[in-house]
Amino acid sequence: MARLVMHVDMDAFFAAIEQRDDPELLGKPVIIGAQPGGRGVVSTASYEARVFGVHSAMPISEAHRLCPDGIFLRPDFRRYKEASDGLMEILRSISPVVEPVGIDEAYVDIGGLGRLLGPPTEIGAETKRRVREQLSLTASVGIGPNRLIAKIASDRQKPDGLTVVAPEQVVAFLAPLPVGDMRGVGRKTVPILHRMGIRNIGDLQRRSLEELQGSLGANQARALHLQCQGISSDSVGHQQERKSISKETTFQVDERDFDVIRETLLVLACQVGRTARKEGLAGQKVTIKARLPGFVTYTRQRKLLEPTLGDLEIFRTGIELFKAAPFAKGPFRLVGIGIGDLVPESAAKPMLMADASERRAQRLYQVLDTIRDRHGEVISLGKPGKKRGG
DNA sequence: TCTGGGGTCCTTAATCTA
DNA sequence: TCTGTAGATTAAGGACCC
Repeated sequence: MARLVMHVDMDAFFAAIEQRDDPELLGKPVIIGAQPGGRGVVSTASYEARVFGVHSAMPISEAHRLCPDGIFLRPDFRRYKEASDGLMEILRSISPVVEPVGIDEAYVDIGGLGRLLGPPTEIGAETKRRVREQLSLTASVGIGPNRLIAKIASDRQKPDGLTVVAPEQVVAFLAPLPVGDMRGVGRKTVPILHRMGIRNIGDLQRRSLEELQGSLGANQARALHLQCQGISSDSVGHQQERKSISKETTFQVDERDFDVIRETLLVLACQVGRTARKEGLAGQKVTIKARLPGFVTYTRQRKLLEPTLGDLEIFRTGIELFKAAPFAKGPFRLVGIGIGDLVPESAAKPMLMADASERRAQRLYQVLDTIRDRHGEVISLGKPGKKRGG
């Protein structure tokens, strides 16, 4: 049976939810992300804001300059997650094989659903109809013979689009698109391809693998060579298994005080540990991250003798890595900590799991208040239903 | 000039071991 | 014991994605 994949991508997801839930925002430029004046970037911009040139990942200061009358909101992930759950439920009502990618998009295997739901165009239209009726949101849908084509197709007509690409149309469909539309071709690779005279995917289709290998790594050359012909063997699976858990935070002002760094790292380590315990995972590797003024970023990692999900173990390893690094003196723009090489928590020593005691939690909230006193709202432990200061 | 947070995957270098 | 080598593993950084 021919493979048929649908990619569903919500339009300006965070901004659309804000506009849906507050009619005052309808038709206005809504920008989700950091607050103007602080450090941060745009997470999502409504289509009204995009008219001003505002887009995702743009520094918030620039967004404010381009769109001074925009409505700047902090993201509310709890509500976005609710809408996301609703979306996945709709998709699972259409096909049992749904692979979520992030919060606002998913691949759906619709091969073999023809008899039940009609041709691809009708399946796509039905999906969009259910999203609109049940969530009051719009989605853009792409359908093709594999994930690669479905993904590029969903991006062709945004917002609220539906693009279906038949197998025999794939090469011609890709040819006029800019090379930057391909997966794995970003800020660094585009100029390399441009220097080779390759501007659209059609240019790439006419080059040999050997030519590409001259300017790119062997793996990337091979991947692009297949991709430009629309060849992709990856099938729609279920949710990918998590490979790492990390937490990081950017200071509003570069931080020199190592006590603050240590305290921040402790809070972040506890957040990592809590996520690990919630998901029943333990890490065999601890990684720290430091970003210094000038945006230079360093990481250091250490393989542990035993997997851990204990806050203290993660923190202790992290602080040792920090102290041993040549950048230990700071100042720091960002610090982060995480665990990797994840294994089921049953593989961790039980004694390490006792870290999250109530006494430790009390101590943590004290630490957090100290940090808040000195730096304002740096990070939140997300303590539900209780005023801070406890 | 400014550039968040949370991820994955790839490349390369260093280190260990046979 | 010394040297060279090849392969595996670990560590660090970079590119990319949402």
